Amino acid sequence: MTLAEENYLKAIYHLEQQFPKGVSTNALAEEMKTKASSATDMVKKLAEKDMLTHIPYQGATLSEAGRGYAVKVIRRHRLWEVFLVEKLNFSWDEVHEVAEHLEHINSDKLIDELDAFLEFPIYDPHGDPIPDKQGHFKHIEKIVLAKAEVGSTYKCVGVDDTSSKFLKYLDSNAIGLGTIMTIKHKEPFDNSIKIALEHSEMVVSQSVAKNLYLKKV
Amino acid sequence: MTLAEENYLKAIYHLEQQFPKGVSTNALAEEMKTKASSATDMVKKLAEKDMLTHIPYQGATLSEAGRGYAVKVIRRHRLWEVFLVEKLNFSWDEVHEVAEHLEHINSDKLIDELDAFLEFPIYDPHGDPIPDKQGHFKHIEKIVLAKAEVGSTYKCVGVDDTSSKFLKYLDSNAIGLGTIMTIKHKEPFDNSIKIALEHSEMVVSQSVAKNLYLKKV
DNA sequence: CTTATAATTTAGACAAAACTAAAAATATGT
DNA sequence: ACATATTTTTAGTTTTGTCTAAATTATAAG
Repeated sequence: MTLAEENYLKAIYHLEQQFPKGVSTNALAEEMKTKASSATDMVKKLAEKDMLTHIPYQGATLSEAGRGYAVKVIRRHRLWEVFLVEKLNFSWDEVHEVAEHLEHINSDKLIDELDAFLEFPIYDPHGDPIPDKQGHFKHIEKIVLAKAEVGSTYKCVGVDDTSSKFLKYLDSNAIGLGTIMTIKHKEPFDNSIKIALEHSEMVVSQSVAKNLYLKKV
Repeated sequence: MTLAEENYLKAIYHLEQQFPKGVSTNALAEEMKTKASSATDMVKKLAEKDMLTHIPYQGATLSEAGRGYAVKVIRRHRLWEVFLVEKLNFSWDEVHEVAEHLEHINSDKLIDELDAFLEFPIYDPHGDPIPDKQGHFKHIEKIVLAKAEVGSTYKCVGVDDTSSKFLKYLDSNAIGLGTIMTIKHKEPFDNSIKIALEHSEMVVSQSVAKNLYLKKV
């Protein structure tokens, strides 16, 4: 698998969550920030390598091999993110770009030893699960802040939007993975939510509330 | 700088030690395990980018910029080697291949933080000096075992040949960086040398003696 | 059911980095 | 000095992954 092939597999894997019936050429091209014709070419190549099945004008679906490979790349990516944040003082909005490169280094020993060195982490710095060596994810049942119930207390376990802007907003408001919060009030007018943190209270907008994952504690 | 360009710069940098007047196309092609015509093409490209000066049929010499870039790549390579050996339990014959990939990830923050995490190492696992952020090497005065004097005691500080075969030979004889040895006898017949380690004595051949660097203690 | 529009694929080109084969320049031996 | 051998360069292809423009297929609206 070349670098480009790995990136396409990863993109298709992510898009499959959203489009389980098959990933369209356009969606893939948009995700990869390229043109539809390029996506077509690569899909054809990956189909020849039995990484996916492709019905022209319909969409692409990963094969077992393709999905396995994508998960492997995701495992590498997320382990490196943990390393960058825990050992090299990266903040959660800085890790992505570097991890995009590190994830393509293909050495089983490297990744297995890194995994052990980090003491087999189960979640990455954004709260996303890290698949184990066999490709199995530890599932976490999480809800979105927008659907949390008033009066209950939750722990922050992840984010949906991983843009630098959003992560910096959370940082500046002392919200991170593991932060404990209680839902004080939901404002029906604009769907904003008032939450209580350890030492402060704040109101978050609906767009924030839709991108923060919580787990009841 | 692309991956291929970085590898060529590094190769030219190494060859310049051996051929200070200019690196020939053939030598470069051999080092890169490619053909002379490919070397010519790349040298032309690097000359256009002002990474080196090239006089056709004469040879190539790195510019300041080119040498600086090569040193940067070497710094990255050697820091990653330290990381792999010290943190991920790689042995010194396993590190090279993976470090060849890691060295091309271009992030100043990544390398500076890695440097700090490793506590600013000055030598890599093979005893080669690691340039600092400014590209300066800490020079070590070392001699080759073949020229050590009978009766003196030395510390092993590096190797010349970094082939897996040689490193495994050293490993299996309990010789590593930092190993203390005393020269017992030099055999004029075949230039073999008898040395005393902490708990044993052994005889090494001339070809081994020419590839082990020592420092008087 | 036909037509307009949107999505997808094909065809043809390009740049990077490699190759082969051949030409040109330099070096060497007598 | 001259013929030969070696080194280096040039010319023309190949592969990977991209692009634009054009053609094809699917979808939706009337």
